[in-house]
Amino acid sequence: MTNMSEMPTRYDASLSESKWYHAWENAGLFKPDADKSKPIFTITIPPPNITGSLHMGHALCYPLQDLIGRFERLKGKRVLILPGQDHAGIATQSVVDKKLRREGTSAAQIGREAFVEKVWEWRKESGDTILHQFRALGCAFDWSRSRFTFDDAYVQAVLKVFIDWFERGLIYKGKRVVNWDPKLQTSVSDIETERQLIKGKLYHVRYAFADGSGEVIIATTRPETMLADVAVAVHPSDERYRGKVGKTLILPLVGREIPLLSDMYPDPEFGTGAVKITPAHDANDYQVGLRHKLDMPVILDETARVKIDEVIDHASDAGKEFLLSIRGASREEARKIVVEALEAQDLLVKVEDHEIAILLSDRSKDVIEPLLSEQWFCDQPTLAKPVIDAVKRGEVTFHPARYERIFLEWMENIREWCISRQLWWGHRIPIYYTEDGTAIAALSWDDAEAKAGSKIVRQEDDVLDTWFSSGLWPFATLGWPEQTEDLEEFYPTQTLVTDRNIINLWVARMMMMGYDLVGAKPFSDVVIYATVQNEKGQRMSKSLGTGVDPMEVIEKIGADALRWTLLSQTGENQDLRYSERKTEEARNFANKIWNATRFVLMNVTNGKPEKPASLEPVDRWLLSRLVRCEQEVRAAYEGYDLITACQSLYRFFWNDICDWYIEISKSRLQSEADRETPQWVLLTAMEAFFVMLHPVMPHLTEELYSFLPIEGKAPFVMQAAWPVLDASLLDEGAEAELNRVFDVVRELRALRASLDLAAMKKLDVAYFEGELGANASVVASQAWVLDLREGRPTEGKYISATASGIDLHLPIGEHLDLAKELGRLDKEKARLEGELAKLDVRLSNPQFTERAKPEIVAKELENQQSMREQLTKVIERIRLFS
RNA sequence: GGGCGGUUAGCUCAGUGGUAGAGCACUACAAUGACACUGUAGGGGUCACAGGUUCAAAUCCUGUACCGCCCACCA
Repeated sequence: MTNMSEMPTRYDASLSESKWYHAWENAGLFKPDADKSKPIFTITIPPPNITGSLHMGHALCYPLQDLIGRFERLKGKRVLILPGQDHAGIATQSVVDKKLRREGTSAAQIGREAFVEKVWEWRKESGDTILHQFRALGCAFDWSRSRFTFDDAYVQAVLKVFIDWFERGLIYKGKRVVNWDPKLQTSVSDIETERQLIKGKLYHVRYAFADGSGEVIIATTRPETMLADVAVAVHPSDERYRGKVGKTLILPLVGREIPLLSDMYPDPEFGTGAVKITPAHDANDYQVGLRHKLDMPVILDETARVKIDEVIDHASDAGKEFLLSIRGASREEARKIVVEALEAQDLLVKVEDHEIAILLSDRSKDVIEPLLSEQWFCDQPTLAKPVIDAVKRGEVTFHPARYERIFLEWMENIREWCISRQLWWGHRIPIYYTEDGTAIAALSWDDAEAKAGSKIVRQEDDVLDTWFSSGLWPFATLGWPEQTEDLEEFYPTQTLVTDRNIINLWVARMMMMGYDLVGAKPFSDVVIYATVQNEKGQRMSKSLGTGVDPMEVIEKIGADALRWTLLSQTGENQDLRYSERKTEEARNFANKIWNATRFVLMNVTNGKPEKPASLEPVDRWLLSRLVRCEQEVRAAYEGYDLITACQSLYRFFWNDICDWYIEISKSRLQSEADRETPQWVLLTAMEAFFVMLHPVMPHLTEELYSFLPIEGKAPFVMQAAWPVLDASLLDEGAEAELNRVFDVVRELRALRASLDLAAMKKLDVAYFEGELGANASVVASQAWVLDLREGRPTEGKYISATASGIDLHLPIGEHLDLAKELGRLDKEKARLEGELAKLDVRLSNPQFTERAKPEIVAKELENQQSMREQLTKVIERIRLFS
């Protein structure tokens, strides 16, 4: 039992949040309930990168999962939310490399083994920060099951998948033009790049025929790659080149002899219709090269500088000289040199401005270089088929639903996946080579020798794309490939919550891997949450200076208020805006709840009374509102529509409980004879409210629930049962009755205000005409009238108004502002006349009376009737004052 | 080029066919036994635009404009 003097008038989140987090953890509430008869609910959280630091997106994503988990727990499920982290190959490697460079060394200098050790060291130092920040957000995750994609068991799972898929032919090695990141010096997949349109140039270059019979002009945006040209192609239908196909051209600057080919690839409409073919540096050209079995020399090395060893043999003497002079030049320098050389030889016909699309690497932001290289690939089209079928069968549902079609379209057009990365930090590809170059997939060097039956000479140097290992997350974290108890119990999981940017990168991979490897869906629901932007609609980002650190917000207003700020804006929207203003609404709401509870506790000193035998209309009204609130909130949580859930909670608490019920109860609570009923009603409503709000504001509700003087309540609100309310509490009669009363109260208050009477200043007498029954006292107390009499004043002047059929009269003293009163009445008259005119038109239209639903027509007739009466009254009142 | 989302009060946003809503901001008033992070009253909107469907459209359909996002191999 709490002494009221202990409750300050402001809620201080910092005093309760970590206290309750520890209390939950000590009580073992983050682990699945011991009662195995309960249904299971599982989420495996998207593992943040070990380089990650908390940002507003996290402050939405993880509390959202926590909310879902808490809701399911309240509904009686055994909830597991499994946390963990991703080793994040490229991201981590670049962070640690940068750190080494600041210290005066580098990854390249210290070598692979020492570098990997450095990364581990770094992880131990700073790797868990973000997980600790999740605690500050109130996330009830099962830390005892926390996983890392580089745990020993996880590594074994990754190896098993690779070996399995290699042996089934789903993984293979191939030579392709891949997206090469020259800065990080690794390949990246198509979806790890972003396209950017920039202003570039289109260069028209003369290629002469070897026999001196003229020339072909080609158009290119990348003249430097011409050094590795092996052909020029034209479309077979292109009349301009009729009879010339098959002839030999001399490649300018290099002097190599290259053929003029016919291929379907060139677009006759574009440029001159002739395309230079550089198979090693353009994915389209590569396809042309394959079709025509062309040589594929490489002209740029891993750092995107000119290398000439693959082209120099075919060059003329002058060409060799030129190549030697350009060797080692960067892409940009090479372009300048080539263009100048072409100009000097009068081979540059013209240069046009041209918008070109370049690819940027997501990680380094360096321009991607299409580069021919040997890489490992995964056959995604084969793996995608079962996923497509399953989604079409409805096994996995997307929220919002619109993402399903986007997902399916992508899956139906999926291409092979380049899974090898030329990095050191990652799962090293478990391929071992024998002396004759045979590739063996094996768990270890020894295992490979045993499998091969001969000596192994080397292991593949490349590591796997990070998404290859994170794709196993929903089951590798539960122990797969071992048939563990956890895997048995908690797989498939239920809800996956993620950002729309990684639907293809991650969600698709988990689906393909889950169906293929475990034979079952990884989750049944995919929830895509909104991107958090700042108040100007810009993406929140540290580098842009538009970021806000959630930890600072938590310190200032508490995790619950931050959660409310973000979660109350979460529905099917694709973006939401964070601003400090919105956190104030959340903080104020928390404070309002705190103080209303303080008030209730002040007025309940002997515990919760027995359920009263009879209830007043206002009690029945509040309980009815409670039932509606519960129905709305439950349905909204179930549909991930938190905007509606929060709105419903907010209105119920602030408007229904605080503005009306508590205000009306104040006098009843003063009376010994009457106090038990409002006490019982308030405690019933508050207890249910705390449970319903708990998923959004877990700490505040826990703190206040702990104060409730209710025998037999749960040890923690976190463990309470979702309210089960008697449907018979729904009372439309009471709702209609009280709505009428509130209308009358508001009208009487407005009438007072028109006399410049201060709110709450007691007024001696006022009059009403109409049926108020027992509610007259409610009207009197809420409109601050000492004596509300039935009838109308018999002497003196008074002003009047009407609400819900009740006429209200307020005697006036000497100082009536006549103009003001007439203004009020004129305005009311105009409003009524306007509405009536519209109604008259509608009701005199036979089409309306015949075709509209009868209840609508009846309602409008009623409106017309009452408005006419009101208008008559207003006109009379105006006459009185004129 | 294709697809998706958005456009409602000064700001941020709810609102799926029947008299336009919330929070903040604004105006006036109020130290009243929960709360000034409060209360009461009030001002403020041709619901982006143009057509169409309907007795009736912010809401359904078509088109346009602008903002944002995703996908796409035209040199």
